[in-house]
Amino acid sequence: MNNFVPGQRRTTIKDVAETAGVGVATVSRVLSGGSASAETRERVLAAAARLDYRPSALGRNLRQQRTGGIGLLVPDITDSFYARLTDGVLSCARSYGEPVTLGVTGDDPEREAELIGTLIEQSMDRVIAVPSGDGEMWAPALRAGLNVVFADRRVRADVPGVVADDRAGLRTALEYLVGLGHRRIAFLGRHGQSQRVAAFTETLTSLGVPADPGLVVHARASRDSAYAAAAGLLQHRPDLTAVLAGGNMLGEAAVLAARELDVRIPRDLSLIMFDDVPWAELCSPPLTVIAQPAQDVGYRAAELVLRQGRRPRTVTLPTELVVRASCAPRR
Amino acid sequence: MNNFVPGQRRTTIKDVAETAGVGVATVSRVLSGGSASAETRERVLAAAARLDYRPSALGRNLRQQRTGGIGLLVPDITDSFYARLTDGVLSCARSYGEPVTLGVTGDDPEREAELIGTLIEQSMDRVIAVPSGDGEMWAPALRAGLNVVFADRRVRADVPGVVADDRAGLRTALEYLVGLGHRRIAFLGRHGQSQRVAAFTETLTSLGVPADPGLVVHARASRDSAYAAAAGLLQHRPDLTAVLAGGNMLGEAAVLAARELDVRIPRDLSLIMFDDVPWAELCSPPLTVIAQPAQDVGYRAAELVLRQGRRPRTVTLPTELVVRASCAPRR
DNA sequence: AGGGAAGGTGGATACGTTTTCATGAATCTC
DNA sequence: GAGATTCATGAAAACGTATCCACCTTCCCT
Repeated sequence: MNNFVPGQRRTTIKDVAETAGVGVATVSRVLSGGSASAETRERVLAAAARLDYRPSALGRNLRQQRTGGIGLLVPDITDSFYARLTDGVLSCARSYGEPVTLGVTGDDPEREAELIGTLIEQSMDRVIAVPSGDGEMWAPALRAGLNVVFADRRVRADVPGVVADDRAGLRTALEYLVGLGHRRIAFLGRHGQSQRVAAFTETLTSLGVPADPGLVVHARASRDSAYAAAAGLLQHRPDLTAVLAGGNMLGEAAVLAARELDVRIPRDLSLIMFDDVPWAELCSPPLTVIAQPAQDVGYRAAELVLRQGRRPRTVTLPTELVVRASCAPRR
Repeated sequence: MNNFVPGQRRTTIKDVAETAGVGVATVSRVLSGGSASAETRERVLAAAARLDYRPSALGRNLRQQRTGGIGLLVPDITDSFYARLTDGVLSCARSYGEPVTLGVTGDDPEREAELIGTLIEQSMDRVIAVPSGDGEMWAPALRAGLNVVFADRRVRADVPGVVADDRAGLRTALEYLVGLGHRRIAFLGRHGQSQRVAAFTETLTSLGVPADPGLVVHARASRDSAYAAAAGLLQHRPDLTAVLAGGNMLGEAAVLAARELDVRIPRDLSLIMFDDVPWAELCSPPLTVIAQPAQDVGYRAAELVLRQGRRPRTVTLPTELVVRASCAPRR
């Protein structure tokens, strides 16, 4: 059975060639900016316009053995930070006319591996990822010639990355807290933030405050998990006087848990949150935060992955401590 | 010049066929679930596993004249509502193993058209869109055989859609406000929400409150635009006593503008916001909202577009009024 | 004027897959 | 037992493009 519908068939490069009275090779050359005589170029362009011709990405991709566009892997698109990062990637990709394929890993290495597989299957050759698993997981992808750029976190030294300067932000925040007299400061982090945790303990000791491993807690990339971690921390360690939340979901969870347990911010507990979000100002009390340039991280990562040329090892973007009203001197 | 690298070449169906000692057609059949003798099937599967073969989506797509996967067009991924919607789409798509290509329209019909063009170029045949332009814009896409499902808004009757039951939520909210004695109720909406606006005025008159066109204001899909609209409304119409914000960004803007202008919520102004977001509870005061099942909208839309079978015209999901503390009786 | 360089042009090929079609073997039917 | 039917199988075609290569024209230089 042949369900051919007259108007349905896609106009191909062959149609354009016929209409213009030239060979398909010439059409291809003209359209991809190759050399051609002025007269020929004009004829081809006219024909293409008249037939409303759009080259099929399918044919091109197969021929070139690669899919254009870029793959983007984030832990959770619902998290404002990653949403903004995604927005940055999209805005850069748009200026190159490249489509972006989005995948959500949920901070689960297994899902991440699965998604990488899908990308390879699609012959995507450019990927921006907020890695969840360890570096080893990316070995097959790199061997397959995948062009990878990490964002927000780095798990391999041989892959370029764009990150916010956590370390500096963290130091500013801790100096601020210690300056207010706090000593028992907890870190509420996500899995996969081992670097941030390390920076936390190091900085703390360098400020003369002994690190207490019991004050470092981790949550998975979900609201429930974040709340459980925050509530657990507050209940088991009533002695702590300040909390550093490693993300806006964690911060939200901390505020919620504190209210639930009738812990008053900032009177009983000082709180600083990684990542500035619009509602931090609306919150009661307004939250002091370490602002991160999420959008820029995404944009720069996209630039890095799209401009194949020279590849710097790593880009570090500045963070900023925004003081609002969620911290007070230790009582 | 031939930059052939031995280990680099992708293993193709041909390699598998050779290894298994069968023809490529047989391999293809086995892998896509066609009929084959048990012994052959086993040999092929073994060979495929041993070579770590993954069929190239490129070849398949070209052959089948369609790209798998689904395109998703949202106004703004930074908006929690659309982020959750996207999450729903992704979670459904994942269970089908289909990649999702994301585009951001910024509520700009021109950009929307551009993105549709990109999708057609990629031969994407399945699209979920929160439409920004008018229905006409989709005519070429539909003619090209694109399988479209609208989400959150509908602009064509001949395209299936998944929407939240704005009308009901709106009625409940307005009944609540009118019950509190409010008469001068403003609507702070986005462009592209003409239906919601219509429902607003209709419902209002049906409740015996005369509609005032001056109390309906629109903003674009950006934080700045939202703030400008909210501030403008509050300044020009000091007589209003309640505001219905048509999205969480608008709600945020309203709270901010009110603070700026020293308008107290809920004493001077009652506020109800479309779409429940985590921070609505953290806000001061906690915001009364019309909760929308954003994630479900996305999930159902994905189901609709992936299951080609029977296609219901429209799916309407329930909304819910969540009363918190941002509304008070009119003074 | 003749030889060579340079550049425009089109035919042919390859990319990896699915699907059609023909072939041959095996089983079933009367 | 002969014809009909089913079934597994592989060769070949097609999808739309970019690129290699050979050809042809034109122009320049000696």
